[in-house]
Amino acid sequence: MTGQVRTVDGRVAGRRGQATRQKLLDCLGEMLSSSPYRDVKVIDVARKAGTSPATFYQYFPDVEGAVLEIAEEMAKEGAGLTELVSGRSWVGKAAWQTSEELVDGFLDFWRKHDAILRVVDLGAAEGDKRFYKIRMKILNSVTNSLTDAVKELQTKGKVDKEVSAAAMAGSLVAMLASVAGHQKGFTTWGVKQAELKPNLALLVHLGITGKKPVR
Amino acid sequence: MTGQVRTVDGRVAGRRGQATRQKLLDCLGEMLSSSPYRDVKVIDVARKAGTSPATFYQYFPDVEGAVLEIAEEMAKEGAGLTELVSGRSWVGKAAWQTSEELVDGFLDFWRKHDAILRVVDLGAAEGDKRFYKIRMKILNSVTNSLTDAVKELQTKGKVDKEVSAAAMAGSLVAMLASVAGHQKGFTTWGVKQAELKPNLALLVHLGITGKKPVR
DNA sequence: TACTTGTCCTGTCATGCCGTCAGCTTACCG
DNA sequence: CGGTAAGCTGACGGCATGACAGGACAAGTA
Repeated sequence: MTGQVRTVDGRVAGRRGQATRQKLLDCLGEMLSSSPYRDVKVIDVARKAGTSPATFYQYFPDVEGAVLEIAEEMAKEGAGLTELVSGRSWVGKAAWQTSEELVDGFLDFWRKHDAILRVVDLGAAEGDKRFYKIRMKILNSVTNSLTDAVKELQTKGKVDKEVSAAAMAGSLVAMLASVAGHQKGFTTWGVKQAELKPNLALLVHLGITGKKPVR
Repeated sequence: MTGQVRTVDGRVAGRRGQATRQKLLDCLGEMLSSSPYRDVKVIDVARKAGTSPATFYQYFPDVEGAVLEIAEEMAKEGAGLTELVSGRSWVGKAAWQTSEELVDGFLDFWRKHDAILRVVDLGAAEGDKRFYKIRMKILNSVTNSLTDAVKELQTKGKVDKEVSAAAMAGSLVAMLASVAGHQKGFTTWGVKQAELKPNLALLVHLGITGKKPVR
C-alpha cells in the first residue's frame, strides 16, 4: 500500500539508503528538541548525521518535508490513543477512572513527542493542510471516541440533547492538547503536575457526563 | 518608564526613525499573516516596507526581536481581557452570560491577533522565557480573575474545596486559547462557530461553578 | 544663506546556508 | 568480471545575513 521508499529523484531506496534516511530523521528530531524550529538548518542536521547536505536533499525536499515524515510516523502511534476512551465506561466511579486515565495517557503522549507536536501545531495553525491532517489524525482518535461516548449518554437521557457532542469532545481534546503543550509553563507558574491532572480529569468528567464525579 | 526608543547601535530614534520602525513592524505583522513563520525573511519585510535590510537591522537584532516587539504591544491590549471576568457575577443566569461573554471576547481577541499569537505560542512551547512571559501576561489577565472567582465561590461553599482554583482556571484558559488558535480547523472538521461557542461557554460554566447553567 | 550637528538610510562586502548537478564510489547480480 | 543501479559528495550559483562606512537629510545656528 505504502509502496517503496523513494528518493526525491525517483530511485528506490535500499537497505543502506533507508538507514541513512532514518538517521537523518532521528537527528532532525533531536535538533527540534534542542533548538527553535526557525533555526534548524539542513546543514546542521546533515553534519549531526555525519553526512552532507546534498544527501539530505536526496531524501527530503526540505526541512518541512522531513518533519512531515516524522510527524506521520508519530501519528500512527497516536492512533493508539483511541484505546484510552473506546470501550470504557462513563458511569459512576468507572467514569472518574476513565477520565483520569485519559488525561494521563494524553499528557504522556504529548510529553514524549513534544518537539514534533509543537511544529505540527504551528503548521496546522498556519493553515497548512498536511500538518492539519496529521493533527486531526491524532486528535480524532480521541475526539471521535469521546463524541460517541457523549452521544450514547444522550440517547440514555443522561446528557442534555442540546449539547453538541462533537464540539464538546473537540473542546476537551483541544484543552488537553494545549495544556500538554505547555506543561512546563504550568509548573513555572506554580501549578504542580499533581494538582493539574485531577483538575483536567474533573473538567473532562464534567464535560462528558455533565455531572460531578463520584470518586 | 519605557525610556526612549533606541536603535541597535544606541542612538535615540527621532520622529522619522520611529515611523520607519513602525512601518517595518506593520509589514512584519502582515508577512506573518500570509506566510509561515519559518519563511519570513528580513529582506522580504524590508522590501515590503520600501526600505533596505540594513535599515531593519538598525532597529531590530533579528526577526525574532521584532516579533517580540509586536507581541509586547499586543500584550498591552490583552491586559484588557481582564474586564471580561472581573466584577462579573457567577451566580444564576448572570453566570451563563458571563461565560458567554468571556468566550466571545477571548475568541475575538485571538482571531484579531492570530498570526502573532501563533508565534508567541511556539516560542513559549519551545521554552523561550521572553515569549513565555508575554503569553503569561495575556492569559494571566483572565486566569487570575477566574481563579479569584473560583476561590470566592469556594469560600461561599458553592464549589468543592478540593478543586485547585489556579489549575482549573489555567486549564479553562488553555482550552480557550487552543480552540481559538484552531478556529479554522474546527470549521473544516465540520463544527460550526455557532455550536462551538455555546459549548465552550458550557465548559467554562461547569468548570467554574461546578453546575449546569441556568439560561 | 552657509555651516554644523546629529539622525537616518543604503551600497557594499564577507560570510554562510540553500538547493542542484555531475560525477565518483559502492553494492548487487548474472 | 563487467553491467547496472544505489548511494554519496564536491562544487557552484544564488540568496539572506549582518556589519560598516559614508552619503542624504532635517533642524538649528550664526
